[in-house]
This record gives sequence, structure tokens and C-alpha cells, in this order.
Amino acid sequence: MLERVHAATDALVSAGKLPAGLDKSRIVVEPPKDASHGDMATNVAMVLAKPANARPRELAEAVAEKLRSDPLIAKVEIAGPGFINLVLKPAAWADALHAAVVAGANYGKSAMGAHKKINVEYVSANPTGPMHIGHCRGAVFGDALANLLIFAGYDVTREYYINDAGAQVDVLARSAFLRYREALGENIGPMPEGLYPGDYLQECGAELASDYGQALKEMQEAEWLPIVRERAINMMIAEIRNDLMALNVVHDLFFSERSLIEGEPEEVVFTGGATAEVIVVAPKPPPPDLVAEAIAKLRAQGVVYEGRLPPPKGAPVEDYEDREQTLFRSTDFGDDVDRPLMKSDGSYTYFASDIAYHKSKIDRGFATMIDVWGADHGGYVKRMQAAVKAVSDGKAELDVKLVQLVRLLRNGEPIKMSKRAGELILSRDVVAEVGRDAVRFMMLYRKNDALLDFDLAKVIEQSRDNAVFYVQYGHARGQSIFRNGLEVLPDLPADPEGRAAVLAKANLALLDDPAELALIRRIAQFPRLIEAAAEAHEPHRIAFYLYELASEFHGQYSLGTKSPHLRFIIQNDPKMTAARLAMVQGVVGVLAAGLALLGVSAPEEMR
RNA sequence: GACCCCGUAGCUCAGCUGGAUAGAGCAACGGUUUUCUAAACCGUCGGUCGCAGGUUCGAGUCCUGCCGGGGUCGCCA
Repeated sequence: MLERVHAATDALVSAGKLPAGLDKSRIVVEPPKDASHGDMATNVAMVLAKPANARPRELAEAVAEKLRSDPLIAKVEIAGPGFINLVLKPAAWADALHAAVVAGANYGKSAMGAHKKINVEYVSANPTGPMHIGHCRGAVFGDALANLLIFAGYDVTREYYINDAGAQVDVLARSAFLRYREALGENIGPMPEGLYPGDYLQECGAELASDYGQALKEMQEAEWLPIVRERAINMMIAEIRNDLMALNVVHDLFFSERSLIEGEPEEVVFTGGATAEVIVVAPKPPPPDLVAEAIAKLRAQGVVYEGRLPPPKGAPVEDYEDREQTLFRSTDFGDDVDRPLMKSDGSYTYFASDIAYHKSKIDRGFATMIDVWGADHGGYVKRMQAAVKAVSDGKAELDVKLVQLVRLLRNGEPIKMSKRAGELILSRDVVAEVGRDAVRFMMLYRKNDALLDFDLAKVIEQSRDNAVFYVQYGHARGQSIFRNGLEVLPDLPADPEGRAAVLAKANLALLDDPAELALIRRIAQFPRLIEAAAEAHEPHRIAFYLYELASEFHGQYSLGTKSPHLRFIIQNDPKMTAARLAMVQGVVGVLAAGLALLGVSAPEEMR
């Protein structure tokens, strides 16, 4: 439709009624919020009025005149300040539905991405324990976003960054070492302050005990620590991968932070749903220090210097010590203060290796990167974007999606967790209780930057109040209609492709009831929705759209109760039945496609 | 003190990147079933879009300043 409006304005330009060279980018043609305003509306006259030095309504009349001759347009009206409302002929909706049915699972796929490479990094939970519910939200969000971007035509790489180089993995190793001594029969008492108290390291300790016996105890810490650390990290990553698999969250690549510095890949190869190889970033020997390289590059650009920082505001830092340090001039890029790259003991800060990591992404050809982080990392966004800008010479772009906290409830009552005992609520426990579909859908049924209340009791309720159930029921109901439709159309194939091929041949012009046309209109919005959601990096829009589509479908179904002639299956009228089932096919196809993007199953029946 | 996010119906939230009379669900009240799944549907009630300015044909949406809630603030992860 947009092309038709453009054509109409072009015609006015060549007729000399409009000046040439107008900016047409702000012209939109879309379904109006209020259906009584027609099927489509355009703001063309209001957008062009000022630059063309014309009155909006007069200009609208001129454009409307051109559009009236279009064979698919039934009515053109001018309303309000200069909107042009279009009512399409039923044939236009028949065309739209036909396209949806024919395209099947490909309906809504877009070429807007043009195979542009995008890197989406999500989860990246530290390998120091199993995934908790906060990680879970980021995992589901990132996974669905990646699905969406692929559907929109981008070349997406899904990535997990393993923080296996910092102090916290040494803490992990010391904790595991205690569990090892415990496994050897020692009474270790309560876990000392600062170590990981969770009991998930007991298995690690037991393995170490059976593999090494007393040997590790005989060593100095410098000797046993790397051994224990590697074992513990590998086991924790295996844990996390299991948690990801339970959620059906996949990655293409697990990127080791340690490999940036040491050039050594972690020797972990996994198979299964969350499978991916760990990247080898450097040839060996000699292992180049990619962090040092990144810093050197920035230093050459003059954005790294030695200097002092003012003491931190807010909560007092106990061991603060004023000293000269290596700083990145992030203030040049809009950050509040410059940021340190080296710790006082001479090792790199996380920020330093994060710069090297993002440089690696840039070097691997990604000009667009999306990071999914927890909201507590919000203060980190500006400096990271600053670093990306600097290290890519302004060519690469980083979008950070902050995922807000999840508050778990049961029947409206917050579930309390005791951090003291190391008892965070685990992702796997929630999945086990309410199922993967409910977790995934509810995590996506909210904007990423809004707090999320997740009620364990409500998500397994079977009612309209439960969006997951409601949308899935829509899909199942459609399948049920196909099964019953066999009475009138005995030759209807059961497989989706075959069925769609048959139904596509139906005479769709028979669908002329206003409610039916409204439902088809909703189906026809799907491709545009995909593009808008992909553009904004907002998968939650799909979830909301599916809920609306399911709602209209349930409504349409119920109309048949009062008005039998509107039922999907009409005895003795195979032609009308075929047309109606084509409409159901359109709904079911979009529901299935949308649920697939969210990673939620589309059941055949609900019983 | 600075920065980031949030503030829309009694509650939980959408609002398609600036469009027309701001929408759903829940809650409350009323109705619909000899029916293709009532696990559903329809209706009624409910609003100073936190407040005040500004930008323009037009603001819940963009800008500025306040108010309220949350988060973060050198080497933590």
C-alpha cells in the first residue's frame, strides 16, 4: 500500500502539483487504531504539507483522487487534520490471506536484515554456580531476540562469554578445594566468609578426591589451584549448559575470557541441544595477549593515559587508595568518569578484557553487537559503548539490552530466598515446577526493562488470565477444527504443508463478514510486526501480538454459537468450509510461527 | 552528588519509534452452552497517561526542570 501512496505523490509531482525532491521517509501507511477509520490510513498529506507549502486537506484531496482509481481500494476518505483513510476491497484481504496460507512457516520472514552480521551475547553467567532465575530471564530474552533477528533476515551469531579469568574463579577453586577436603573425610565446618557456600560443589570435591586422592593436599596453593580451578569451571559450565538446555536456550559459541590472554582454548567440547564449540582465538605458540593488543591500540589513539581518579562517591570503599593508574578516556565518549584498565596488582580489570572481547567480535566482522545484561550492570553501559566506539574507530555499534529483575511469587506472595545460605532460586527448579513453555512465555510477556512479577501458581492456571495457556489453546483449537473439518472435507491432509496447499485453492472471496475480515487483517499485520520488533530489538511484541490474535480467534469461534452461518465448518458446504478453514490455517500458521520464535511449543491439543 | 531504568484504570501491564475519541487482562457487576473444545465468548463499570513548562498541524510517546520508586557509582562480578 505504501508503494501505491508513493506512486500517487509521484504522479502529483510529475503533474507539477508538488515540488520535486520531497522527503518521503516519514510517510507511513498503516492500519488505524480505530477500525471505523477503514483498513489503512496514511499521513502523507500532513507530512508533505509543510515542505510543499500546501494545506494538508487540499493536498489530501489531490492524493485521494489518484488513489480512487486503484482496483484494490474500495473507498477513500479524508478525515481529521488530513488523514487519508482507505477501505480495501475484500479481494485485497483475500490476497493477503492467500499469501499467508501459501507461505506457511515462512510467512512473516523478512529480508530487512539483508544477511547483515549481528552478534547477540546473552547469559554469560559466571561459571561459579548454577543459573538462577535472573540469568534465566536474560537467557530467554537473548534467545528469542536471536530467533527474531534470524527470522528478519540477519546473519546472527549467538554467543556466551565465559568469565573464567578473574578472581572469582579462584574463589570458586578455593571453595571446591574445601569440598575436596570434605570428601576426604575432613570436617570443614561452615564455609568461610567470601567462599561459595552452595552445596553444588560437593560433587566436584568428590571427583577430585577420587581422581587425586591425597595428592592435592600435599601441594602448595599455587600448584593445586589451576588444577582445581579448571575442573570446577568445567563442571560449572556443564551445569549451566544443562540449565540452558532445560530452557531450550542455545548458543553458537562459548567464548573463553582466559583465551584472550593466554591464547589457549578451554578444552571443553559439548554435544546436545546447547552445543557449541569454544572458540580458538589465537594460534599457538606464542600466545598473544589480546587484551594488551587492545589497550595498545587505544593508547595509540590517545584515549588511554596514566592518571588519577577522584575517590568514588556513594557507598564508601574501604580499601580505597589514591594512586596513579592506567585509564581509558571514556569521558570523551559521553561517560561520567574515565575508567581503569589495570588493577593495583598489575592484572587487567574486567573492563580491559571486555574491551578485548568486543574488539574480537569486531575483528570477526560484526558491526552490530547486542549484549543482554542484568539491570545491575546498567552503570557499565556507557563505558562499554564508549570502548566499542573507540576500538572500532566509530564503525561498530553496541546495543545493550538491560533485563530487569524477576520477582517470584506464589499466589501473590513473594517467595523469600535466603542469600545468606547461598540459596538463590534456581532456573532449573522453576522450569521443573511450571514447565519450559510457561517460563519462556512469561519472561517474554513483558518489556525487558520493566520489573517482572512471576507467579508460579498463576502460570499453570488454565484460563484467560494465563497468557501462555490462552495462546496455546488458540493453536490447539485450530487443530481441533481441522480434525472435525474432515467430515465436510474428507480429503484434507493432516500435515501442515499439504493442508495449506489444499486450502490455498479455496475461494477466499467468500470471506466477507466484517469479523472475518478483521481477523484476516490481524493476520496480515504479522510481517510488519516482525520487522518492527526486530528493528527495536523487542521480542515481547510478538508475545503481545499472539495474545491479541488468539483473542480474536477465540472470539470468532464463539460467534458461531449465536450465528451458525459463521461457523468454520458448514455441513453440506465444502466451499465455504474450505474458505473458513483457510482462515483458520492462517491463524494457526501465524500462532505456530510466533510461538516458535519465542521458543514455546504449539500443541496439537490441550487435553 | 552523578548516571541509568521505571511512573498509564483499584491491581498487573500494552501502546506498533509523533497521529484521530489512550487499550487489554484481573478484580466488580450482568449475560451467552440442544455449539466446530464454555479451558471459551459478549457487555457494563473504571483515566488529570506522576507534576509543570517547552517543541508543532498534532505529545502517553520528543526536550527541560521538579516529585516518587528501583538500580549503579576505581581495582567487585
